[in-house]
Amino acid sequence: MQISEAESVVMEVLWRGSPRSSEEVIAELSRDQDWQVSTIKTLLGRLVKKGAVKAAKDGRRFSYSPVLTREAWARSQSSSLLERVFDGRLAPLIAHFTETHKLSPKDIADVKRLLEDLDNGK
Amino acid sequence: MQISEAESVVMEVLWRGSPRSSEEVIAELSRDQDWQVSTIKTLLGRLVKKGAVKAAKDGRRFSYSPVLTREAWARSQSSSLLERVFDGRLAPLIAHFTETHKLSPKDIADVKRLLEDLDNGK
DNA sequence: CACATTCGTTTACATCTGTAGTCTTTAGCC
DNA sequence: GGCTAAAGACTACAGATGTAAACGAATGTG
Repeated sequence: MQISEAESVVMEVLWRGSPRSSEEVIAELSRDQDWQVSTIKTLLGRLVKKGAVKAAKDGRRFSYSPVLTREAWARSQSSSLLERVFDGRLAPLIAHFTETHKLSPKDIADVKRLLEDLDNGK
Repeated sequence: MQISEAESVVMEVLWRGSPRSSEEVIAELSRDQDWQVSTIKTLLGRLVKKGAVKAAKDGRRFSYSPVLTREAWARSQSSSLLERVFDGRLAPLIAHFTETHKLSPKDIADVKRLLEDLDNGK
């Protein structure tokens, strides 16, 4: 499943809550995106055609729900970065992030705990 | 600086070592990519036009070198993932990676050490 | 010097993406 | 029952991308 940047913005709305009518999706997106109604309709249509969203007939209108889960999408996006940029090696990737982005003490503690858990039989 | 997937493959060659003649780039890429010579020429040309690569005249031929560094590129790719997928929050990103991808004991140790260093005066 | 080779430039073309207008159908309103 | 508004479908169009052939200029070669 291959969705574009703009399409993922529409997905975010559906991931936040579904099913949604196109009206609701449009209302929510019009607030922060500077998109015309037809743009959003096109995006929704493309997502349905791609199979990332399903449109269930609800009366005469449609009710849209994500088929692609946010988790699956996050996984594929992450794996893509890992493969393309870090040659599939996790440690360098994490090192890169810890070096170039600020981690709060709490972040550090959180991640440490994660690692502890992984260490002890997970 | 905005480079495409295929373009980044060409960049990898230059990042591995530069300057390189187009001949060398083509030789190296023809081995693992199933690309025609003209495809690689096009990609090189586009990279030069974009300013990601500079072409220095070397006799009558050109000698290509990266302008965009691999580090800068890795940084922008990483930040993009962080923003788009993890809403800019690092801990969830790292948690995601440690959960969905296997970390060897050595990886875990490495990352732990990284975090220790960050903890103590960095 | 004519000619083939080579390198870089131009042109090509289909698909995807961002962005949006137009058309059609249908349901609800007078 | 005819008319309008809205939803979804269809059409549009430029720029990016993947992929590559054609072309032109310079060059080494016989």
